[in-house]
Amino acid sequence: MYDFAERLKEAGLKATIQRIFILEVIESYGHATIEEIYEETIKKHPSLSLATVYKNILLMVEKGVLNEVPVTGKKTKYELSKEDHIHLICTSCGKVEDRPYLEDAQQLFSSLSRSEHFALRQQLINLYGLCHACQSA
Amino acid sequence: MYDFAERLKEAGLKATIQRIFILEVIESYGHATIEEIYEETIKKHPSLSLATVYKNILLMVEKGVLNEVPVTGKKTKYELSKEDHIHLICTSCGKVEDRPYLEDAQQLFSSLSRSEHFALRQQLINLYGLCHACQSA
DNA sequence: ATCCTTGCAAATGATTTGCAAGAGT
DNA sequence: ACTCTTGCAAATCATTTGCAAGGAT
Repeated sequence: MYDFAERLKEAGLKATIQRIFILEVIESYGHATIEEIYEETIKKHPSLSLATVYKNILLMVEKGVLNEVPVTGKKTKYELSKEDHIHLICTSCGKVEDRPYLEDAQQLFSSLSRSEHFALRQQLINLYGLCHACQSA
Repeated sequence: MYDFAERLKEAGLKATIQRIFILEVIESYGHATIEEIYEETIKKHPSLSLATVYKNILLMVEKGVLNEVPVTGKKTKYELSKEDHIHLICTSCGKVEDRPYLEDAQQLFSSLSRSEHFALRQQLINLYGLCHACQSA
C-alpha cells in the first residue's frame, strides 16, 4: 500500500481526501474506468461529484501519477503509474492483468526506435484474447 | 489499391458507395478518426450523414474489415485490417506510422501467452514518442 | 491568508437510435 | 422484389466548464 498523500505532493498536487480515495479505488481495482472509479469512491465519500473525478483523473494523468490504458472497443481504463508492463486483456470478461515487461521485447523496441530516429517515451502493449477462465465457457 | 467492393461482400456487407468512399479515405489517411473520415468523405459525397459513418465504422470493425486503434489521450483512429504491426505514434504531431511486426517480438508474446494459458487473438503495440521531424523543433 | 480544489448545474460534444425513403443484390 | 442501408432529427450518454463555497498548506 502506497502513501498516496506523499505521492500527490511530489506531483505538485494537494492531498485532498477525494484524490486519496480515488487512488485507493484504482489501486484496489488494478485498472478501472471513470465510471467504476466514481461508483466505488462515492461509497466512501458520498458527496463526491463526477466532475471532480474527471478533473482529477485528467490532472493526475498529466502529472504522471496515473496512466491511461485505452482498451479497444471498451472504455478507457486507468492504472497507477509504474514501470512498463504488458496488459493481458480478456475480450470476454474484460479483465486486464499486468505482466512484467520482457527484457528482450524492451530491447527490440528500443532498437527499432533508434533505427527509425524515433525518440521512444512510452509504450503500450495490449495482448487481447481469452483468459484461462473464459476459455472453458 | 484494394477492391473494396469485393472486400465488403466477402464480409457480408453490401457494397454501397458510402462504404467504399469511407474505405478509400481511410486508406489514403492510413489512420483516421471518425471526424476526419466524415470531413473527408463528404467532399466526394456531400449528402453523407455522420450517423452513417458511425454505423459503418462500427459494423466494419465488427466484420473485421477495419481495425480500431485507440491512441492514448487522443481520439481513436481506424485503419484497414492487415497483419499485425507496430504503431509509432508521435505525441507532438499526432502522426501514426506502421512498422512491420518483429518476428522475435511475435515469438516472445506468443510464448508468454502460452505459459499464461491465455488464448492470444490480437495485439496492439503502440510506441509513443517524438518522430524525427518533431525532435528538431 | 492564500491559492487550489470541490460540487453543482449548465453547456458542450460525442455517439446512438428510430423510422421512412432509397439503393444494392 | 426483397432486404439492407441511408439520412434525418431526436434522444441519449460522456465530458467539460464557470463559479461560489470550502479545504489544504
